[in-house]
Amino acid sequence: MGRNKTYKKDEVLEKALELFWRKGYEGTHLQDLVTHTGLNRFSLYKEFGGKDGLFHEVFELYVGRVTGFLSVLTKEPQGLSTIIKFFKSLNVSFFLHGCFLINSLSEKFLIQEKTYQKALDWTKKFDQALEMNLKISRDSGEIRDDITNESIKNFLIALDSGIAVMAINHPQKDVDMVVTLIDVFLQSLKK
Amino acid sequence: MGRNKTYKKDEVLEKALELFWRKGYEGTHLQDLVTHTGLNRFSLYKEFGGKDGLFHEVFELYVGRVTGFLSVLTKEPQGLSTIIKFFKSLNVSFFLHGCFLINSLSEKFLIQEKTYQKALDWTKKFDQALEMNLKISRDSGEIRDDITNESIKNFLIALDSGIAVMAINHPQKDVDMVVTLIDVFLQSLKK
DNA sequence: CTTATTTATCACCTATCGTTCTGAAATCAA
DNA sequence: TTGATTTCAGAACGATAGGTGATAAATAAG
Repeated sequence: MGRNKTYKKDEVLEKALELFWRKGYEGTHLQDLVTHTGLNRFSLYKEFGGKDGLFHEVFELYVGRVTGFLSVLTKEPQGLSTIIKFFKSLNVSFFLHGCFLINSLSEKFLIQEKTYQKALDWTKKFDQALEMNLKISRDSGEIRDDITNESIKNFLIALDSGIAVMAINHPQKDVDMVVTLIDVFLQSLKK
Repeated sequence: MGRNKTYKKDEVLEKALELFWRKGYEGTHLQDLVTHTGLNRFSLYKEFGGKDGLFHEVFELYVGRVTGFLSVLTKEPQGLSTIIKFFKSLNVSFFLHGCFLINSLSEKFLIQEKTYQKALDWTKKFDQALEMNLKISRDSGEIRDDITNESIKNFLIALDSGIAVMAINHPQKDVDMVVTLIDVFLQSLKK
């Protein structure tokens, strides 16, 4: 009963993601959201509770997706070979406007605390996924003894962030080059 | 003649840099600037022509500093050994709030065009500084033939960006680990 | 001391922010 | 058709944004 909604929630979230991702939380104004999502102000507040609530759901959508990427690392962890598989799966389109998580770091005091926590959760998961695979290769005696798993992990985290930044204004070709050299690097870690 | 200024321009720029760097252009409000720099609104407009003018001078200050970092690469370029020297010179304090250049990418339509151009200029310089050193090692036959200079360059650019991001919420120790492995990586590039 | 000049203070301007409210339009049950 | 319910469209709200103005205070030359 009652009038029908003229918007589809998932379409609204998709469009809002594009805006928040590209222009940030404060940089995305309510009028932008109203104009581009087609959602009117009344419904925005009814459906999401406000700008911060919409941002939170948008953030969850994004985190869900990048968490999906991690399945490459967690589903059948086999060590270094799995790690290179993960980096090969990276596509610039995932980082059209950089990494939404990284971008939002500077606005952590503007967004809800639980939203920021989602970013930390993902970081933790990525961390553990890398550790898991490194442990496998380490235990099998594959990795040089003079290099610690922690340092390899940090190196790979830096590379992942770096690729996200690079993807903003570099073509896929450049990212592919980086991934190729990650392979070279991982090979050099072997005994 | 006339009343003395109660502020020192370099101190104002220093404080404004901290604000813009941490909270971004739009995220830094005039009131923040007035409160933290001690500069009153009148003088801010007289001295810098407005918020965007102040931002530009602040940006120039930062770019000048990070351009200084590049001297390690350009002063006595000796190839791979110089490149590792550059990365060893990186300190988390340079990236307290990430890389100001990277942070500002998402606000390129809010700041002056010439300001954004400064960021592109630095990128170009970094690019060339890396190329120069890689060429030296390449010409001396130091580097494996199956790996191009361009791919190494992209790899190092990704690492640099990644370290900048990492430095936001990681201790120097973690960055040091990454740099140590960059050494390992560069060694693996040799014939 | 007077006067010209520069800066400081702070009230004030318009525009826009996020948010709320109002009344019309649409939908469905009775 | 009526009435209850829900959404729509957009006006209106208070707060604050960036920017400007008028006036007082400080300085230095004459």
